[in-house]
Amino acid sequence: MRADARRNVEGIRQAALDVFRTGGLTTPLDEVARAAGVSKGTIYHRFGSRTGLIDAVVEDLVAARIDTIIETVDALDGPLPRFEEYLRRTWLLQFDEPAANDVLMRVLPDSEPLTTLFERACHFGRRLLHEAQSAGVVRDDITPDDLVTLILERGVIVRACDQQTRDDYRRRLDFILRGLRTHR
Amino acid sequence: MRADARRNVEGIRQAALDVFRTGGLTTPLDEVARAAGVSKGTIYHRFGSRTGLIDAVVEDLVAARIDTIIETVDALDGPLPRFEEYLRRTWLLQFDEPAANDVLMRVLPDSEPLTTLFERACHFGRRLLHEAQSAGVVRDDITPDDLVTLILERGVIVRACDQQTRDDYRRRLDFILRGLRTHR
DNA sequence: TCTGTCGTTGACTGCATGGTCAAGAAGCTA
DNA sequence: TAGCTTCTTGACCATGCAGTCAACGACAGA
Repeated sequence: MRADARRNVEGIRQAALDVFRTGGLTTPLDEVARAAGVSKGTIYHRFGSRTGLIDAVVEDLVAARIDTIIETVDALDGPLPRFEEYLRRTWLLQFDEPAANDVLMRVLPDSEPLTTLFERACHFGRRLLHEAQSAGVVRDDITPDDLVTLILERGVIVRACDQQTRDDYRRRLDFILRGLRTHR
Repeated sequence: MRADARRNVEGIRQAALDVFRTGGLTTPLDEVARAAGVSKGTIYHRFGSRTGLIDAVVEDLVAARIDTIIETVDALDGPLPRFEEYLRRTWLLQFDEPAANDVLMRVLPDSEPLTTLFERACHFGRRLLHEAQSAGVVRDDITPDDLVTLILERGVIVRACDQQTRDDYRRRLDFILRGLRTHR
């Protein structure tokens, strides 16, 4: 690969990280191209497709955020705090990071890196749900699918309702969490 | 107004009722035109704009559904059942009727008929919330704005997640309702 | 420096939508 | 039925996006 081409590939990756970070994975590629100082054609030439570019950056873009949640929550004690903090942090991540939200919403169901990241988050969540239900602190009629739905729904909301403040958003999360607990 | 024009206006109204009923208020006007057997231009000529057409049919399309909820719920006893049944029925209406959902989501904030319908539903909801909070059966930290948000959010979800079954959707509504109650 | 291969460009197609308007069609009245 | 007025048409413009490709440009080895 020629020197200028290598330079461009790296530039595009960086630009994609920047642009996707703030705008999510569905940002038009023209914006990435502009940010990288190349033409859209170059991106397609180098990465094959929109999905190709996303596959090339999504790990760097999102993995750390998900891993941080898993590690932080896994350090907590008590099945209820663990379960609730997992959900709370995931939901806040969705609010804060459009790209992470896109991963959790399975915006590209056919992308393997996206699926891997999504599964990592979900798998951990399922474990916590099971833990919490076994301990009797979370309703028994909540299924693993319900958990995925709760996250997916939050993603849809975050995308569509961008006017609500983070504080209000956060406050309302507690209403949902309350509804998942068992009460006597 | 010429006879054929009058015929067309009525045909367009009927077609709009049909098409909007199943597809919501954001259905492309070409579809309404096709259903009415006229061209798109005729609709614009007769109703001025997309909004003009919607204003002309939305009352017939949605008012009855909202009124039914209000009447049915108002016949119930007990602040908690009243409040919860209001929300449950509103949420189910959003699932069942895309057009009603568009009204409740304020898809056209500048349309006066839409605003009127929306306000009718919300006003009643606020009353029930107040009732329920005064009776101590619903959390005090829920604001009227939260109520609107709960409905708006459900609307966003219904629009985006069209694959979930009605039964699952309904079952999950109860999780939310549980979270709004006071427990002990 | 020359030259051929690799790389980049940006105009182009395609698609879906909202909305407009000149020209032709149709109803109505005398 | 003639002719005027009203109506309708559908091609057209504009926007925003994905993705393509022929032609031009630049690197690097000889």
